[in-house]
Amino acid sequence: MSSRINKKRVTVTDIAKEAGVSLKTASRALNNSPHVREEKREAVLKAAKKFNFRPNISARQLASNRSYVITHFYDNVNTDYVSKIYTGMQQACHKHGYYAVAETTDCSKRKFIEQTLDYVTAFNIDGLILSPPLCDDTALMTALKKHGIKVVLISPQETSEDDYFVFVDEEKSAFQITEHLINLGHKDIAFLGGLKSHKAALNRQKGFVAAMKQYGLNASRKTIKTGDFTMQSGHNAYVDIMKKLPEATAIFAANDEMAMGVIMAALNDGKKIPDEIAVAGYDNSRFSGLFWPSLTTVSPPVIEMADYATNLLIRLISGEAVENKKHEFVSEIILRKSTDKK
Amino acid sequence: MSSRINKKRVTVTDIAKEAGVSLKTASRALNNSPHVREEKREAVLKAAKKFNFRPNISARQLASNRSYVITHFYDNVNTDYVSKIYTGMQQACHKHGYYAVAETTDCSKRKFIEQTLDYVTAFNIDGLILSPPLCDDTALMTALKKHGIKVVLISPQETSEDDYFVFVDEEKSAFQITEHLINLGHKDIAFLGGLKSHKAALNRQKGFVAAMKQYGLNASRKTIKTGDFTMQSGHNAYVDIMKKLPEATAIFAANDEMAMGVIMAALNDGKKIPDEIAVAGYDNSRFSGLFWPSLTTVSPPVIEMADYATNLLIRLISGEAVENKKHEFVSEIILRKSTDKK
DNA sequence: GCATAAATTGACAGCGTTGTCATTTATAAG
DNA sequence: CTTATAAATGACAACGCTGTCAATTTATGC
Repeated sequence: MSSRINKKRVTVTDIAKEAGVSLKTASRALNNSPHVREEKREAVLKAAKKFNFRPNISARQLASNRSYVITHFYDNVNTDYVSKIYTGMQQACHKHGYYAVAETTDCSKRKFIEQTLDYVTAFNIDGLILSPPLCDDTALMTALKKHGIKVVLISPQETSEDDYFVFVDEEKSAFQITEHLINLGHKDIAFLGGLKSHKAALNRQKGFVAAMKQYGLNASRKTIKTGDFTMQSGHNAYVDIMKKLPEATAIFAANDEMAMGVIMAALNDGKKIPDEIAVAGYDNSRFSGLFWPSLTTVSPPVIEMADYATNLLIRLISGEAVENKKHEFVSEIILRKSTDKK
Repeated sequence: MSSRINKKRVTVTDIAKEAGVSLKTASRALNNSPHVREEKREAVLKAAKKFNFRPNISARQLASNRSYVITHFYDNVNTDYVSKIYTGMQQACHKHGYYAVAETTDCSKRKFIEQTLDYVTAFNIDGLILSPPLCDDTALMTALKKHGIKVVLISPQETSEDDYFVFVDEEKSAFQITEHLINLGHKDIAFLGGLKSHKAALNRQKGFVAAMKQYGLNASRKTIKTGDFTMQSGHNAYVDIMKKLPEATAIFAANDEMAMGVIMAALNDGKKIPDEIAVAGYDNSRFSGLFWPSLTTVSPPVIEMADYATNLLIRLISGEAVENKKHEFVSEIILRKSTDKK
């Protein structure tokens, strides 16, 4: 029935024999336990390498009552973002013999916290990675803390003293991209933000305003519009902007989809991009580079962030001391056709 | 160190005791083994339900020398497609106590087959799901078959007698969407296909041609253009089409990105959509519904296909007899603004 | 150099499940 | 009703690893 080849598996016992130590010492050496003499550790690692030893994860799970599984919980339709996080998690997990799993939930469901806890206990999940908007769900965070579940957050908007998280300075990036537009010679720049409840959008707006002020340019209610992060709202905003601020030569939208909506409306309006209207977005979504014209945008290092967050989580799980609870990442500004020189 | 709550775990032994049978009989009942009397099976399942029993996957893995892991190998930048497959896999995996894992590879790397085999044996993966283009890599398929690894393919273009796979009839869907355009009154319809090497695009083209012929319309070299599946190529194609076939009132592109490129070029050209030019795409990519105007397209049931493929794979793994090696799915035609009534 | 503390090591018992194989029970055949 | 055969059942040993705790070795202090 089973087609499995019956090649005998290399076990810790084999390694121990080869290295001339006991099973347990070999186990310790392989797990970076500090209580092993250096020479024995080396002998064990050498033997492991020689035999190309791979620990049996199931056995380890069973014996240690841990799953060696880290799950990313998300409630986000942006598959692009989610898959970048997964890639970063995998990098870190592979390195430490963990499994990376991604689980989608619906945080508007009434029982979602209960279900999350149920999942974590049922599968004995070792730790969680949470991304927006879940990482800002205070009820969820409270429940997880109460049960002592290890969590690391990616880009939370609000945090408390005892949270571990990674983040990017969105204000800084928004400042830089606005500065880029200003350096190109634009003076009348409109900003297309999001709803006030969307904290990240607010930070991007702050960066925009700060840059405009620093260069003595106008950033008032007239130049700041509100969208809802859809292409459609970008489209509508363009029409609105042209009505109230017809002298505008550049538009910076708080995400790529709105920026694309703006571009489409502008094209529809007979404007040349970037010659008559320059457009910048935010997020570096997959389409931003494929769009026509390709979109200048801000690229947060999501994969690196997830990798770091996962490494941090693994350290927490293994009980290692962690010096910094948070870590800041810097986004890259990606210059493309939509803001080419005039 | 560990924060795990020390609530005693429910094991098969507990279930067996409650049901008044032996450990092994309980195990058999829980695993749908045929060699259990109906009344005992019921007693066991009842006990399992009462205690909310969840099998310990690690123990099962260790004892059965199987990983209960199914991996989707892919080499595809389309995160949308990949994450739909993952969702479908998870549905099926959850139901049967398996883990779903996704792994990206680069099939242009020289050693990628070797690495794939290495991964499968190292992690003792029970079965693989392969999607395009990997599922059409004959060298890989040969290697996997040689090692007796269970595989189910999603939308392969070429298959042999002993392949298990799921697929959609692309020709039929292309026919239907063309028919939809014709029914709207369009007569001069252009098709934007892909390179000849792209088999799926060819099938879509066949469907287009068949529909046009059936309704006595012209489908010649003049109306059929070639793109490379990027927005940019859709843009270029529009310009080309308008030059050689200025009377065209509808364009059917073989994927959504090209369709979006077409729309953008048309808007840029001052055309109203769908009033002057109707546009249809293919794939129902995430942006197609968010685009402006939203895009009429063909939606293959990727999640359902992955779910079915995974169930099929699990049946293969457990040695169950499988009657049909292949299963056809029907795509849905999604009508949106880009082909609204004139 | 000896007593004591600290670090290192190893024997052994699980972890919760499935595989094996012998035993018991039910069914069919004569 | 007996025997032969098939089906159902259970005892027990794995699976490969880690946790516990006692035994051993090494380092430290006086």
